[in-house]
Amino acid sequence: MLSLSSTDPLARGLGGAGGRENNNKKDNICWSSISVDDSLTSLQWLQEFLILGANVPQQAHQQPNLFGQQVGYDPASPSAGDPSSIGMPLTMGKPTAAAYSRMESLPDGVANGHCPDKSYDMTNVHIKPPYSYATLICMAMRASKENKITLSCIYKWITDNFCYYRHADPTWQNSIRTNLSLNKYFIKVPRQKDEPGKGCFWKIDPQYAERLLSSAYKKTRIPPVHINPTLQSRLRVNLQPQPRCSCINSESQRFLRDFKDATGADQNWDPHMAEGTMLGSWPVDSGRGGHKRKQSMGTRNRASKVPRHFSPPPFPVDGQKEIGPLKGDVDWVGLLDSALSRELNRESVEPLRPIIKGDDLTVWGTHITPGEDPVGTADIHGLVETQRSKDFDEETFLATAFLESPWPQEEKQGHNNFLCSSTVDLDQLFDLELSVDGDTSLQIETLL
DNA sequence: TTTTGTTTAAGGTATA
DNA sequence: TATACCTTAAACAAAA
Repeated sequence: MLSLSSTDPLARGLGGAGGRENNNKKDNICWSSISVDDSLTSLQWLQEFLILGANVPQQAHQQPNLFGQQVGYDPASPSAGDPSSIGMPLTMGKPTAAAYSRMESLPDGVANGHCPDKSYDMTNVHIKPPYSYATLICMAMRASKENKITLSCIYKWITDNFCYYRHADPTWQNSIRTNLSLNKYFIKVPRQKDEPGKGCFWKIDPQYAERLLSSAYKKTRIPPVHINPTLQSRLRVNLQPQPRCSCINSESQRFLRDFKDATGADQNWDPHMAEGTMLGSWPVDSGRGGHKRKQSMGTRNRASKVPRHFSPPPFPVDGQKEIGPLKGDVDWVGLLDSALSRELNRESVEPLRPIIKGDDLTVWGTHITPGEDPVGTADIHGLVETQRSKDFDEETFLATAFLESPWPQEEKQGHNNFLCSSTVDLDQLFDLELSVDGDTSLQIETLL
């Protein structure tokens, strides 16, 4: 009955980019003059990218955000004409615990107990967010006030919150779809007959939602961060301090400082080293592979592929900062309370109508035939718990719990598509994560 | 025609 | 070295 197999949807379904629509949309991507080496193992383009990034003049189409940073857009970029992407409120985010755990360690302990790349900048269009696609989907779902979300809204949420995907080759959307189909965390909810629109809704399987909540905060992890030694030296040369905060106005600086003080973030963190870490350490993403793919993928067209960690600038580099205001204040207790209770409460109000794929379910590689006692299913859940799932649980929960509390404007809207305009402050979310072993954890445990 | 959803195959990395 | 995990790519079908 129990069978852990490599065909586990989770294992297979966290993928990235690809698909036929790639061909349809490639032309929308405005690549810079940088030529991308077919071999992703080549760092030549990275060097060019770093050099280019330091010299690109500021462009028009810029607007300040809350932090006073200039927001730049490439008129030719896919989202340039998308009002939702202009002035998009964006906040800095942090990679997940699971992602941290898979990073290499920085030899000199730069992080000092803090995760260097917790500073992952959601506005960075060059570095792929260190969140798995499954996590991104979960984030989007959690951000939804409704307990279901359409594919298009998932796209929208991701592009709204991660500049990388806003400008990246849209093939990542194929991976999102693949993930939704293969990942057992996600279940499909068909539209009502009177609900117009395309496609089904998707939601987090309440079974896993519950487990996500119950398993959260049980483990503290000080992520090892390691920089590739070879690149480290190169990056020390190439990575000059970037003017990422140079244009922040005083009010915004105070806001940011207060926020960081409150959350205890970034106290021992060197942003430049952190960026170097992000660039230099190979396994930055929550996954483990795919970013040093060989040409042996056959005849596949590699030219348009977006490197996992280093994306050639699709538009002038100074347009990489697209930060907007944070939305609302954060009531941590309320957030957590909401996060911990909502998913469970939902199910008592709105029964699920999941679509079972095929004749059986697969739970962590365990096939469950229809008609089996649900209790037995739950037992199986317990039996087949793996570290992998814990990582994902933590990653997902920590990355999404924060999103549970709707923003004020979303409450006003109160309809399914609010998510299409919602953004979140993942920075806060991951600051929460960092506080797990501190006082916050006690509060969380109390809530639990 | 485009979007959405499913499925298969294969490569890279981490780990036991 | 084998295996697991994750990512990427692509083909195809169905629906809007």
